[in-house]
Amino acid sequence: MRMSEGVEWAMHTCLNLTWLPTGQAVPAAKLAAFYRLPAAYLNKQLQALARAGVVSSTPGPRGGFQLARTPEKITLLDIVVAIEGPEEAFRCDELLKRGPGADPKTDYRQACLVSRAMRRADLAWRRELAGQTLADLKADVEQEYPASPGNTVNRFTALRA
Amino acid sequence: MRMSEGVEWAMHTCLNLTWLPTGQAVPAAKLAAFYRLPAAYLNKQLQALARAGVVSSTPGPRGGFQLARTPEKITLLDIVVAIEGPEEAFRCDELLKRGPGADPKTDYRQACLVSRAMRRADLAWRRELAGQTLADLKADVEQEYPASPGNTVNRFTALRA
DNA sequence: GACACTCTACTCGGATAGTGATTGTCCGAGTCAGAAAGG
DNA sequence: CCTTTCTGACTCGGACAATCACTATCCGAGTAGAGTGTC
Repeated sequence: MRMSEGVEWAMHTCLNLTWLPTGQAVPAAKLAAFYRLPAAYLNKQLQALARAGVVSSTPGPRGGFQLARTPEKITLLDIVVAIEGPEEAFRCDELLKRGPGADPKTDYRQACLVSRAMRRADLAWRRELAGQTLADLKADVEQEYPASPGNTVNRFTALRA
Repeated sequence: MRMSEGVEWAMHTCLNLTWLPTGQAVPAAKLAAFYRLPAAYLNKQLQALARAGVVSSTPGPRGGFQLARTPEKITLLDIVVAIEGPEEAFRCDELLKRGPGADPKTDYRQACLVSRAMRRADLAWRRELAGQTLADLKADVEQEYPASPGNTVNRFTALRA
């Protein structure tokens, strides 16, 4: 049950975007160069974020990606779901359908208590992720590492040269 | 981030074991036949459960698997960890090590606030799973589906023929 | 009749292929910016 | 000098391989029990 590494990339990239001036698109190549990541593959993750409505993309010169909403309205769950997809971690193949006394009409995803217990855990996980916005994360970083935002912006302007 | 289907198999198999007489080993072939699963592959999952100390295995005739402890002392987290491994879902590759101003001596798994936020969610998930024991699940099933335990035992004795 | 030995059948256990998702890369469609030409 | 057109480079977007984990299977090591021969 390993999460895609794209989630980590997307998290840090979205966080970086919160510090860059709004209304200005940043191309995937520069976002990738920041962490020396393969640009084409990061682009793929950014596409997923764009499809999910987390970032907006503009093609052409001076184009790139930017946050589609204010950081207050982007939760960590939004980012994870954009990359990993909406389906829950536990996969219920309705094993009970193959057991004795199975009713083909029953939806065992709802009836099976194992499935329900796993879903409870899944919801707890999602609740925790949905409770933190990108703005919260940004504020935490600014408090704990005050130099970080400045360094980030400087590095990006340097890449702009 | 799809969980292995072995988790579902392990959950239902362990639950079935709670209803069968204690002190009596059940071979993997019978546990598999209950849900018409591939016996060799379920055996693999049971091996993982045995390595984790959730079930105990005895070879030879009249051998098989049985719960290693009472259901009260087996949490759902124990089963999930046995199959999926102990590492957390979010994979922190310490991206910040590749960013500007990175300190090679810093453990970014602890310092990175993204990593910490994801770990919080992971812990919430684990807490929920650790809060439910196999005995709880068994009791819930017996209350909601009183016929289920009897059906299970009957089916197993039928397979014994 | 009891005991010891052998032999067989049964079980787990790890080593071994097959398959699908994830990872990584590439090139084409579309678009904006800037230069150049004309008024 | 301003406007319009054209060109060109830049960007995303989806289509195309490579790699890895998961899925599935098989056969060998070990064991308990039944059967047989002996005392």
